[in-house]
Amino acid sequence: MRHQITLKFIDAIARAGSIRRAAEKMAITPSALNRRLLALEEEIDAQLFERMTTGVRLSAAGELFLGHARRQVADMERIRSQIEDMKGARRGHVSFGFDANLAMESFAEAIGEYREAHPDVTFQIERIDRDATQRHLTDYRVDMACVIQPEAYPNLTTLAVAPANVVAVMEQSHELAGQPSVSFNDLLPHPLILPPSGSLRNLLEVAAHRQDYMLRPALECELPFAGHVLKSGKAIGFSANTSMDNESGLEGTTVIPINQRDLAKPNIHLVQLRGRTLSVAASRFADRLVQRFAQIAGEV
Amino acid sequence: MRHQITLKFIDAIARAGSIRRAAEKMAITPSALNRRLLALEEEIDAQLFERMTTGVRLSAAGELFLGHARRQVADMERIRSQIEDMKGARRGHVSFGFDANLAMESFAEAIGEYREAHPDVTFQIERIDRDATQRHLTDYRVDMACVIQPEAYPNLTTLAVAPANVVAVMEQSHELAGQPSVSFNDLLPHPLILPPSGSLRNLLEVAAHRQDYMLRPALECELPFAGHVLKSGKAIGFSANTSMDNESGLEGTTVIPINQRDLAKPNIHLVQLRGRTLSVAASRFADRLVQRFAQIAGEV
DNA sequence: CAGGGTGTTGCTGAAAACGCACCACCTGGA
DNA sequence: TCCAGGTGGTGCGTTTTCAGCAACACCCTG
Repeated sequence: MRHQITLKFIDAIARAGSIRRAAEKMAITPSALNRRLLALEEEIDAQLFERMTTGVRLSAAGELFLGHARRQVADMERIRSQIEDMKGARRGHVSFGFDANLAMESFAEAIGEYREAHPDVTFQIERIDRDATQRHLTDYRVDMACVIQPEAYPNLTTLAVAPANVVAVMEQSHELAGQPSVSFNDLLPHPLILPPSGSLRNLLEVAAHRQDYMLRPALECELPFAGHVLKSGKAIGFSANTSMDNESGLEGTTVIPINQRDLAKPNIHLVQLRGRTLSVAASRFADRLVQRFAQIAGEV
Repeated sequence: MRHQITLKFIDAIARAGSIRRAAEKMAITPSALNRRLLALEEEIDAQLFERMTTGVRLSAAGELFLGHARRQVADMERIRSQIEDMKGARRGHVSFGFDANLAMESFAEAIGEYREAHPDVTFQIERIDRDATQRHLTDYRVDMACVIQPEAYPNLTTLAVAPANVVAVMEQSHELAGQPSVSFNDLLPHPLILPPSGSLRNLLEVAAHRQDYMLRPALECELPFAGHVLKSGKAIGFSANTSMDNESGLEGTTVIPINQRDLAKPNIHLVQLRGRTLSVAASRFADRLVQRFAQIAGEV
């Protein structure tokens, strides 16, 4: 949208923390961007950013204005979507946050299904950790997010909940591979790839603690980034899957369910910003996901 | 605000119902305004106004966009106000809708009091009839409104309620003038100035019906517009006052309370758009009014 | 004491917006 | 029937705004 380009520029500056970096991202000259900012600040009669030698930082007034800017951009996006929808063209865009420790096979299937019905709807998926969830939602960076046991924030709301299983992920030639299921105890002697602090990590820590075992991760990172280590060594990673997922998403690896009595079953939440009215495409896709969540919950 | 001038232009076109009239109001050439509109329509890829030979009319897409535009302008206003407030400068603007059949002496006093404390806050008062209340609030034309017994709309919310009295207004030389109070029956033989359909009218109609009397207005209009008739003839008008008001607001006229048992006491409501966050100035002024309402209600 | 990072500013040319005059069209009334 | 007054739309010359370039002053880091 041309008529609110300034708002997007401000948003970019705030995200980049520097006029020059924001200018590069927005394909514009730093001087031009700077002048827009100065003009806006004069118009509002308040400094939106503190100037520091290393870049800029939002001032209190800037925080307020940035909130306004993001609301307006999101609202415009929604209006556009509604108008497109009214014209019969089922176009639109859905941006989604997805827990990095959650297998997305079933989710990808849902997207595929939806895109088959509405080919002109585009998707954007960001793999996020639990802490980023709240930030990205309140920043209007993603429309909604799928996370494991999110913390309860007052400005977020849960649309649907489904139970998940924690599974062990390992190389196909691993000595444990091929077993129908393993106990959590069996896994402990192997080198472990643990997710950073978050819901899944908590679950594993609690289970280990119950066995009086101190977890010593060989590698600490989200599973998708651990591909090399997983495949080269004898390491074991962990992932949360819905009952419909059977794969880890990593080539050459296999997935084995962990005995349920050892590990509590986490819940997966579909969350969005409370009170936000989503675009037509996003809200319809959300409806589908809610159905799917209910279906998963029903199977258990 | 320069950066959302286009939105204000669109709003002006919608209100004026014609590009030329809107252009005049906005101090711009019709051609320039027309071009802005065309450019915006192309950007959105939808026609916002239907072109008719007598002017323009909002299309469905235009309704959507206009809502967005008004929200955005109002939100910007609020942000500005908050920033001003943060800087310690107690500036701001309050736009108020006020029932045309309601005496505003006490209200004007409240404004004066507030402006004494915050001289840089400006006020704008629109006298509105009951039907316009909902429209003006949802259009973001006024921040809040003071009306007699408003209809309950789902998107409006009442901040405070206070009881009022219905009084008779007449020329100072009128034969009834000087009496401490009159009964509704005593008024009926005189030529009556009745407000258009609305809460006050309803009240009078009901009272008349109870006496098996059919009201025949000599003049039907809001009291402030009936000045000439009121002063020249023997006519009697009606107004609703809070217990703190003693005047009609019209020079050379006097106010006489009507016996309470004849006429139900109407309530005055302070209403605003549900869910809307007002500017700092407006919300502080609203707080004061709520106090004042409570005070009035307490006295009775 | 360089070197690379930051925000800022004169200057210039291009692009966008504007105002004017004019067109085509419809409506209402003499 | 025709004309006056209203509407939205458009070509064109002018004005204003804006972007890009280059350079400056500043600060931190190595």
